[in-house]
Amino acid sequence: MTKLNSGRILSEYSVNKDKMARPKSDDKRNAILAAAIAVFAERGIWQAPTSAVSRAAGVAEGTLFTYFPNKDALLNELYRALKQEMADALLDNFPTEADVRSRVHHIWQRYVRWGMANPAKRKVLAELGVSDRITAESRDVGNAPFAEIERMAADSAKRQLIYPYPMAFVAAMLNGMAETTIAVMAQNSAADLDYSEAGFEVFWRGIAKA
Amino acid sequence: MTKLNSGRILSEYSVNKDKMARPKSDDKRNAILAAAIAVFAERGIWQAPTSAVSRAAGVAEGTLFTYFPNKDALLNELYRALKQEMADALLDNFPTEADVRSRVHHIWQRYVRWGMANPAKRKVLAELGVSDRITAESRDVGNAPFAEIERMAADSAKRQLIYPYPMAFVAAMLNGMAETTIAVMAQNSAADLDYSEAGFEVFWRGIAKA
Amino acid sequence: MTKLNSGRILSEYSVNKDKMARPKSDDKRNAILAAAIAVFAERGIWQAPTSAVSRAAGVAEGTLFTYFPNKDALLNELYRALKQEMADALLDNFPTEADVRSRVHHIWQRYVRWGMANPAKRKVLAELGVSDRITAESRDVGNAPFAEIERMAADSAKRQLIYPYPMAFVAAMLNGMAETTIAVMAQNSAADLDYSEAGFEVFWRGIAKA
Amino acid sequence: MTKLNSGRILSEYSVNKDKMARPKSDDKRNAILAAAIAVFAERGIWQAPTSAVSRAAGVAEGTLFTYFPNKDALLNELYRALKQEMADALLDNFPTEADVRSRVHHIWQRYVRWGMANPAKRKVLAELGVSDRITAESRDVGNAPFAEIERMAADSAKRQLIYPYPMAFVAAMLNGMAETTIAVMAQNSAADLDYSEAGFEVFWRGIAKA
DNA sequence: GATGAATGAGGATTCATTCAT
DNA sequence: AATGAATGAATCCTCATTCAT
Repeated sequence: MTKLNSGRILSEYSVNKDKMARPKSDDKRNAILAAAIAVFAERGIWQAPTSAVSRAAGVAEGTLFTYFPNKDALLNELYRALKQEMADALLDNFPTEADVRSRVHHIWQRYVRWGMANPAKRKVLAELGVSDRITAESRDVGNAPFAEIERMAADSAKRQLIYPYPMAFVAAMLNGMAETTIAVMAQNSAADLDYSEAGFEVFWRGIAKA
Repeated sequence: MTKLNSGRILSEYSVNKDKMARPKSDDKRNAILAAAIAVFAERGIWQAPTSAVSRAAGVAEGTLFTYFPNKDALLNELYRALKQEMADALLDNFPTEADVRSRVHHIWQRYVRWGMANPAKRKVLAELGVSDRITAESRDVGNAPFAEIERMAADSAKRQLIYPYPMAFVAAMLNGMAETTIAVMAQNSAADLDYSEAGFEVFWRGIAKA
Repeated sequence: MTKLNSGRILSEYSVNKDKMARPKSDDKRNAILAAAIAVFAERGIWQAPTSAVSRAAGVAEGTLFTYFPNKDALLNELYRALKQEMADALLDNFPTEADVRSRVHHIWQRYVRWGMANPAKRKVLAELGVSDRITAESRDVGNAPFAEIERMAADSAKRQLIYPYPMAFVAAMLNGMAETTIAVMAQNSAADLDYSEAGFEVFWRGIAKA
Repeated sequence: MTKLNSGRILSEYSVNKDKMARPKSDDKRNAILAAAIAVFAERGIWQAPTSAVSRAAGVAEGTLFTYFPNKDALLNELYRALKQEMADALLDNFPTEADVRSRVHHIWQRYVRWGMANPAKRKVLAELGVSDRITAESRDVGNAPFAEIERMAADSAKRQLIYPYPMAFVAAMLNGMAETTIAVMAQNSAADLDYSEAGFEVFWRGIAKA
C-alpha cells in the first residue's frame, strides 16, 4: 500500500512482460527511487549527481536513464511517488463514517506521523516542492490524492461546520500547519508537549465553527 | 529602511578611504545581491551559474568573488539580507502601544504584504530555507530579528491572552500560516476573498483565548 | 620492454571483460601519458593545461579524468612510469656475470644513452623530480627499480673495490653525474669529445680504488 | 656582499633619485625578492600566485608590478639574484694565492655550505633551473659569476694538473656533484659521515691527475 | 536490458595584470 | 609611487547523457 510505485498505472513497460527478454524491472525502478531519496536528502537535489543515485541503487550509471529519460524526469517521478506514498499513509484506515472532526484529526495525525517517521522523504519533498523542475502536471498529479481532504472540507463548509473558506485554502492551511508542526517537533526532540495534538487544536479552532 | 544592507555598518567599508585605491562599494555589493535574487528566482539557486549573477549585476565574473568568497557565502549573505529586509518590513511602523491583537495583526499583515510584493525574494528565500548550504549560524542570524514576535508571544501567553504554547511554536505557526496564505494568494490572483484577513482570523482563533 | 606501462599488470583491466561495457583501455591510458610527456616537455608542467594533454592524446577532456582522478595523479603516474621505463632501459641486457666496472659502465652508458634519446622525457622527469606534487610514496616507487644499482654498490664496497661510502651516496653520485653529463652533451651537440665516456671515467676514478 | 641585489647595476631607476617624488625603493624590491623565495619554496613556483608574494612582502598586489613588469620577469630576476648571491658566497674570502686543490676545495666547501644553509633558496633555484621561463640571457648572466671557476679549470688543465676536459664540463661536474652532495646531506640529517668532504674527494679524484 | 567508458558543455574559482583613486 | 578593486581569460574538474560492448 505504501510502496513507492503503488500508484503507478501498469504502463507500456509492464505490458507484454512475457514477450520481452529482460523487461524493465519495477524492483530496479524502485531501487533507484529509494536511492534517490536517500542521496538527495543527504546532499540536496542539485548537489547530488545521478551517478551517486545509481551507485546507491546498485545499478550502473546508464541504467538510471533507461528508467528515467533524464534527471528532471526522475525528480518529477520522485515527487509524484512521494506524494502518493504520503496520501496512502493519510488515507490508510480512514474512518469514512466518523464525524468530521475525527476524520480531519485522522488526516492530521497521519500526516504528522508520516513526516516524523520519514525525515529524508520529507526533506526531499520540501526541496522538490520549491523546485521549478517540477511541472505543473506533476503538481496536479501529486495533489490529486488529496482530493478527499478537499472534498471533506467542501462538504463540511456546506454543512456550516467550518468557516466557509475555499476548500483549497483550508487544505493548504492543514498542509502548512502540519508541516510547521512537524518542523517544530523535529527540532524539539524532547517532547515537552504533544505538539501534534497542539497543532491540530490550533488548526481546528481556527477552521471550525463553535 | 528596507534596503538590502540596512543592517550593515557602513563604516566597515568607509574607513581609511583616502588610503584605499578603490574601496569596495556597497553599491556593487548590493547590485550583486539584487542580481542574485532576480537570477536565482528565475532559474533556481543551483541552476543559476554565478556568471549569470555577475552579468546581471553588471560586473565581471571575478568581481563577484571579491565581494563573496564563494557561492555558498553569497547564498548565506543573501539569506541573511532577505531575512533582515523582511524583518524590517514587519517592524516598520510597529504599533508598540497597541493591544496584542493589533500588534500581531500588524506583523501578519506586513508579512503577507511583503511576500506578495516581493515574489522573487520570497521564492529565493523559500529555496534558501530548505537548502543545506545555509549554515546554522546564518539561520540564527536570520531569525534574530524575529525575536520581537516571540517576545510578544511569550508576554501574551503569560497574560493568558493566548494559549500557553511554547513561544517558538506560536512564532513558527504564524510564519507557516502566513507563508501558506501568501502561497494561496499567489495562486489565486483573482481576489475572490481577502485571504490575508482570512488567514489572520484562522491564526488568531487558533491561538487566542476567547 | 620499455613501454610506458611495462610494469602494470594487465589483468587488472582485463578481468571480467565480457561483463564490462567498454573496459578502460591501456592504449588510451598510454596515449594520455605519452601526450602528457610531449605537452609537458614543450610547455612545462604547470603551464600545460590538462585540456592540451587530452587533445594531444586524441581523447575528450573528461576522458583524462577517467584514467587519472586529477592532474596530480597524472603527474605521479607519469613520474613512476618514466622512472620505470628508465630502469628498464638501464637493466636491459644487463651483464650480470661481468666484473663490477663493466656492470657499472653498462648502467652508466644506458643512462646517458636513454637521456640523450629521450630529451622530452628527461625534461619532464627533471621537472617532476623537483616538484612537490610528487608524493613520497611515488618517489619510493620510482626509486625501487634502481635498487640493483645500490645493491651493486654495497656489494662492491664490501669487497673493497670501491671506497666505503654509503651506497645511497654512491647511487646518488652516479645519478647526479650522469645527469650532468647528459646536460653537457645536450648543450654541446657537436661531439668534440665522447662525454659519456669522459663522465664515466670521472665517476669511476672518484669511486673506485686503484 | 651577499645582499640580494648586490650585483645590480645602478639602473635607470636609481638615477636622479632626488628628482623623484617617491623613487622605487631597493628595500621594496628586495622585500619582494625575499618574499618570492619564501613563497615559491613553500608552494612551488607555479602554484604560488603573485598575490601571495606581494602579501608576504608586505606590499600591495599592484606594487609588485611596478618593480617587475610581469611574473616571468620576477622569476628571471630572482634567478639572477640567487645565482649572484651564491657566487658571492663561493668567492667570499677566496684564497687567490693558494694552490689549485685548495682553491677548488674552497669553492666546493662554500657551495655545499651555502646550499645547506639556504634550503629555500636552493629549492627555488632548482625549480627555476629547469623552468623554461628562464631566458637564455638570464642563464648566461647567472653563470657569469662562475667564470672564475672555469678559468681556474682551464688554467689547471693547461698546467696538466687535471685531466684535459673542456672547462664547461669540469664546472658542470663540480656543480652537479656538489648539488648531489647537498641533496644527500639534506636527506641524511644524522651526519654519520662528512659528506661534504667525501663528495669533494670523489670529485677531485675524478678530475685531478695523480 | 545492463554496463560503464566516453563525451564535452558548463561551472566555480583563480590569478596575472590593469587602472582608478 | 602605492594601493587594491576590477577584470575576464584560463583552468581543473563535474556530470548529465550517449553509446559501444
